[in-house]
Amino acid sequence: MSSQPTVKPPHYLDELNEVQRQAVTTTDGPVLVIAGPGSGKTRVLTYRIAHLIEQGSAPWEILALTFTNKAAREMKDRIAKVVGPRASNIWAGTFHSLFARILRVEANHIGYPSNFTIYDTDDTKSLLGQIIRELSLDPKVYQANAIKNRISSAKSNLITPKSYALNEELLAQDKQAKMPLVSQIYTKYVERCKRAGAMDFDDLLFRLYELLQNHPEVVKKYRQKFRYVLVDEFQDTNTLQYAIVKRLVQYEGSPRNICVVGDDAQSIYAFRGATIQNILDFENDFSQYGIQTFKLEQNYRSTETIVATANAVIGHNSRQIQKKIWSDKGHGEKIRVIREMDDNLEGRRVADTILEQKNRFHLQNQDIAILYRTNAQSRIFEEYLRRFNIAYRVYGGLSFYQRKEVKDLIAYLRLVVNPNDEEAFRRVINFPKRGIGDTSVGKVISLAGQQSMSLFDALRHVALPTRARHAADGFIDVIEKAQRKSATASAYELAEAIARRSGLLDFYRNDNSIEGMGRLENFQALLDGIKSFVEEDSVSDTENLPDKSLATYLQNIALLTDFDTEGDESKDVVTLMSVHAAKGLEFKSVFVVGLEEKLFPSWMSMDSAEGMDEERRLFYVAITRAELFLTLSYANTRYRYGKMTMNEPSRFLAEVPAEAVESTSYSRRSNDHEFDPLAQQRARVTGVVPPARLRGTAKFAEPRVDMENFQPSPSEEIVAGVRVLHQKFGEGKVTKVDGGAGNQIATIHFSDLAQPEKRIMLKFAKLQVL
DNA sequence: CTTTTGAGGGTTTTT
DNA sequence: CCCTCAAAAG
Repeated sequence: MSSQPTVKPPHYLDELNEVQRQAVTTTDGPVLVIAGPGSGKTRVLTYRIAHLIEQGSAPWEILALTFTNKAAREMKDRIAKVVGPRASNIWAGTFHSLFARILRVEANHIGYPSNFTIYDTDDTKSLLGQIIRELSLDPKVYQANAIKNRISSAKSNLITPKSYALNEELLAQDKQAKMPLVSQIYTKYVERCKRAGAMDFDDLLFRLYELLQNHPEVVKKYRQKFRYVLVDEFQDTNTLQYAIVKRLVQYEGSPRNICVVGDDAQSIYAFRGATIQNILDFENDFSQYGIQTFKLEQNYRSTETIVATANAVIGHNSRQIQKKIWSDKGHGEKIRVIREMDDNLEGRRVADTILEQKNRFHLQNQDIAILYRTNAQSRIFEEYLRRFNIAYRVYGGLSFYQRKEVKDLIAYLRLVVNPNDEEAFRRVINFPKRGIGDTSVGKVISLAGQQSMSLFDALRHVALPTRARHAADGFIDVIEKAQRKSATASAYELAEAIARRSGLLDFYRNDNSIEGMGRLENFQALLDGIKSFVEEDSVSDTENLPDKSLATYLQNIALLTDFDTEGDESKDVVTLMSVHAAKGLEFKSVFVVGLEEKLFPSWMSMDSAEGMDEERRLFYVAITRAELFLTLSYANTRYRYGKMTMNEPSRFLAEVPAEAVESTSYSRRSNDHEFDPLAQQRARVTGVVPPARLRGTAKFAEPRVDMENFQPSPSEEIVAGVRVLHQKFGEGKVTKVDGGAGNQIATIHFSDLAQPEKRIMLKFAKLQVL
C-alpha cells in the first residue's frame, strides 16, 4: 500500500510460456492445472495471484492453500516481488494454519474456546493411551499409533464417532484386526478433546467442515470473503480438504473462481488419506461451469536423460492422466548407479562421490541432496559426511518444538492459556518433581472423569494427603498467577516468569551433563523465540490487529515442522531428507539411496498394487528433484534392528532405461581412479573403515594451481586442441567438446593424474586457457 | 514417591 | 540398535 507512484509493473507475463500464461490469465471460473515436475508450477501459482491483484482484486479476497508453511512463505515472498507489501494480506498458508485462524474467530459457534489448544501427534497418542488404559484394554492389542491412524482416516473421510459406530464395514475391519472397540475409543477420544478444549490436526479440518456445514451465516461470510480460491498440490488433498474447498466455492450463484494445481504422478500422501480421485472429481464437479484445463509439460529443471528416466519409470503405473513431460536441456550426464556390499559402504561411497562431484563440477554443498525412503537411514550418511568434512543438514526427525525441554515449558504455557488442556496438565503436574505422584494424579483423573470437569479443576477440589495437597496448591498458584498476569504482561514476560516459577529453569540450569547443557540452550532459545514473536512486527491483517497473544503463539508453533525452524538457512550444506520431504525442491545433484526391495519400495506397500504405484510415484518424485546429476545407490546387505539383512536391488532400478545409465556403474571393478578396491576389501574384512582423509580429500586437497593468478576463461574459448589450467587437476589438453549449448562437456587430458581423462561440464568448470 | 533396571517392541512417509 | 514403558527396589 505504498503511496508512491507505481513504477512500471514488471512484465511478469513475459516470463511465462504460452500455457503458463493462459493458466495465469484465465482468472475466472474453475481452472485445473496439471503441472509436471519442474514445469514452473509455483511460478504459475504466484503470478496468477499477482495478476489477480494487479487486475484489482483485494489481497484478502484471495485464499491460497498449500501443504507446507515453506511453500506458503515462498509463494508470498515471490508475490511480494511483483505486487509489493500488499502480498502480506493474502490468505496464503497451509490448510491447517489458515483453518486454525478461522476457527479461532468462530470457535464459539462450535462450543470451543477461541484459545483452544492444538494437540500434536504426541498429545494424541498419549491421550489415546490413557483412554485405552481407562477402558482396561490391552495396549499391545490396542496400539495407540494404530488407533490414531484409524481415527485420523475416519475424520479425513467425514466419519463422525456416531457414523463410525453405525458403519458395518469399519466395525468389521476393526473386528478382523482384533480391535472391536475402536469405535468406543473414537467416541471417548473426541469427548476428551472437546472437554480439554483441544483439537488435533484433523480436527482443524473436520471442525471447520462442520462449522461451515451447520452454520449458514458463517459459511456465507467466508464465501463472500474469498472470491478467489487456489489450491496447491491438489493431488495430496484428502476427501475432507476437498469437501471444505467445495463448500466454499460450490453454491448457488458462485463465480466458482477456483484454481487447483497438481500432478497425479506426484501424489505421495495416500497413506494419510490423499486421493487422486479428487482431481477426477474436480473435473466432474465443475464440468458444467466451464472448467478449463491446462497442462504444463515442459520441464525446465532437469536434463533430458533425467526426464526420460522419470517418464520411463512412471510409465509402469497403470492409472494416470495423459501427459508428455519433456525437456530441452540436453542429455547431460548419464545416471550413475552405485552398488555396495553393505549400508556402511554405501554411505562412504556416496560421501566419496559427493566429494568427487564437488571437485569435478564445482558443485557447492547446497547443490547436493541425499534422499532416502525412511528417516532412519540418515545416520550412516551423516557419519561419513562428517568424516569427509562435508557440511550437511538433516531435515525431518524431531523439530525444535518437539524436544522434551521445549515441550515442557510449552505445556506450562498451554495450561495458562487453557487450563482444561489435559495433555499439558499430565505432562507438567509433576515435572519438575514436586511430590505429586501417580496415585495423586490417579485421584485427580478419576474425579475429573466422574464430574466431567477439567483436570485442573479436579486438582483444586480433590482430597489429597497433606504433603501432596501442599504441592498441588503450589502448582495451582503458579498457573493462576500467570493467568492473572496474562491480562497485562506480554507473552514473553509471562513465559519468562513461568520458566522461573515452575522450577523448570532451575531444573535445566542444574543439569550439568553434556545433554543438559544442550537442553538449557534450547530452553533459552525457546524464550528468545517467544521474545522475537512479541517484538517482530508481523503482518497486520486488514481485519484483525496483529495478535501477539500467547494463545496465538502457541497455535502457530503447534503447526510448525522441522522445515520451519530456520537457523542454518543460507548455509552451504548438503541436504539430507526423506523423499517425501523433498517434494517441491530441486538440486543440481541428487542421490537416491537405499534402493532395495522392502526398503524402497517399502515392505508396507508391497502387498497391494496401489501401494506399489504410490512407491513408484515416490521414486518418480525423487528422481525428478535432480537438475543435472542423478545417482542411485543400493546395498546388498543392511543392518536393521542391529541384525543384518540381505536385500534384493529395488525393482525400480530395473525400470531405469539402460541407455540412461553410465556404463561403468554396474561394475565393481570400474576404472574409477578415486576408487580403492583394497580399502574396500579391508573394510569388508575388519569392519573398520579407513580414515576418510587418506582418500578422496588428500587427492584433491592441495590445488595444483596458485589461486592468485588464476583467471577462468569464458567457455567459448574452451575448444578442442587448446591447453587449459584447472584449479584442481592442473594442466591439461582439451581433446573434444560435445553437448548442446549451455550443457557442453569437454573431454580433457590431464597428464598429471593417475587417470588422465576427465569429462568436465563447461557450465561449472573454471578453466583458464593457456 | 522416586529411582533404577530390565524387558520388550518398533521403522514408511507428515500437517 | 535405541527408545519407551513397566515392574521392583530404595
